[in-house]
Amino acid sequence: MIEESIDYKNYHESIISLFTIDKGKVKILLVRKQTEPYRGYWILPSDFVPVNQTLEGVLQELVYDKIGYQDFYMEQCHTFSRLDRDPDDRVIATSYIGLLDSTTAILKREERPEVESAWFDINEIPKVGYDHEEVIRYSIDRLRSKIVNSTVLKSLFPSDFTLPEIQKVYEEILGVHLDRRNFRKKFINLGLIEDTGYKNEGMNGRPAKLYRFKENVKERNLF
Amino acid sequence: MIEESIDYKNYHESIISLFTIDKGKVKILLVRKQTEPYRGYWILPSDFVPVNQTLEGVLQELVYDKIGYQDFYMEQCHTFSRLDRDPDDRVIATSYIGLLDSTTAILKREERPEVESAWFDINEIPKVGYDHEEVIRYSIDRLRSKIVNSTVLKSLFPSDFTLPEIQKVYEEILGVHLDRRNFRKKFINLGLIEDTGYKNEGMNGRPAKLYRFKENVKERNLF
DNA sequence: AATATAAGTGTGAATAAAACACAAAAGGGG
DNA sequence: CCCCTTTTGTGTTTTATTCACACTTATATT
Repeated sequence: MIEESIDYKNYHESIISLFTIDKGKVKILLVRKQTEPYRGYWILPSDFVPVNQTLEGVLQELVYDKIGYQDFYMEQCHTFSRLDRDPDDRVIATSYIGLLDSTTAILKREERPEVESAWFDINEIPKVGYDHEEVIRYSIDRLRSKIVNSTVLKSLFPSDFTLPEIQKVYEEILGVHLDRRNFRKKFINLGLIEDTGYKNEGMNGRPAKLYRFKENVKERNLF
Repeated sequence: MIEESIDYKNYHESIISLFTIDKGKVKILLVRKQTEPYRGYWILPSDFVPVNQTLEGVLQELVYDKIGYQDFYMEQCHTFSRLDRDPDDRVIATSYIGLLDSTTAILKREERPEVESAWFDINEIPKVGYDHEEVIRYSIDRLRSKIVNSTVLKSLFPSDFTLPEIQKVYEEILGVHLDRRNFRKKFINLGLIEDTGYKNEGMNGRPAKLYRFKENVKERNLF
């Protein structure tokens, strides 16, 4: 079935766009490449897929190394197969998006200090190596289309949040301005969240009520 | 960067779920496997990806061989990496959906008569080999979520169609019953189609008006 | 000419979305 | 301590969209 004269074996890599929310801003994790090619460039975390591991397995390990956490929401995004996407070898790549809430998304102190990692605001992404600009674009598009899903929301927000915070994230990801009253009305009526009874004190202006997600929120589309 | 002791090279295959509409029914193309494993089983058309070709390139060639047509709407669906999805080798697979209108979706007379191909109603799919049942499920889900997109509609319907035809396809894919009056009103108001002036004669009952898609329909979501 | 079959057509009720402005709770400064 | 600034919280009206619903018309058949 497979002709021996043609090479049918490809390297395959898993790539992840890890997102989190920090102070109302959407952030993505990048790492700095230490070796040629693209030495010194920021790129998305990625790793080659050995024959004895799944695409998801590779990423769970990878994220566990960085964050110490492997039980997070992850969803496949797109597979890239352009012939010249890697200058050295033919590497097919499958990208995923992953979501962490801000209390989880804390980078481990690196055992290997030469591996630099950092969270970047999705509106201030530096020049990146390989075709990762395209990969990031696909990831943000996916995030945008998924933000109307309850699972995604729950993964992205820590237990206590305010409605203005969540509204800002919506506005940032969707690139629109929303009316505060209409947003609150709609969001509260979805029945996903409950008042904790606490307030977000210490800030300027009237303190916002703190909400949490209810226990048994089923995955569904919201809007 | 790549440890030599571990095998990082995988076979990679492209799989396609080709859909078309025939007499108001949604059909998918399957081929009969001639060799072990799964000899005699129906499977989706698929081929291995050599290092010098893209995922899409492989499928364009594959479909050209079967249909004689390579300029069709195609969209990536999902990449499958379960370790045991192929009993012989580690094969990662990327699936696509492809759409053909009924005037294009005509199987070539096979040069190799031993390669059997056939269109199956998506509600009457036989037992299939490998993990292709799962692949088909993903494909139909994708088709369902895409049917509300103008590009998809235009690819799936030939130049002259009736509103009852298109409504039946909606009902079949979405699995719902729609009110004829509301459907017509909504669909005509979208501004995608125009009356050809002709009628679908020769059938029982009042003949339906024939419509066509307007020339410059931009891709957008409809519903 | 009568009958059967499938297509074509409009209106009112219910629901959802959008527009809109002022009051309340805190912190900071004089 | 009072006033000012900042940010959150809250209801109503208007508009647009969706849903429910029944009779007429064009053709093929007998």
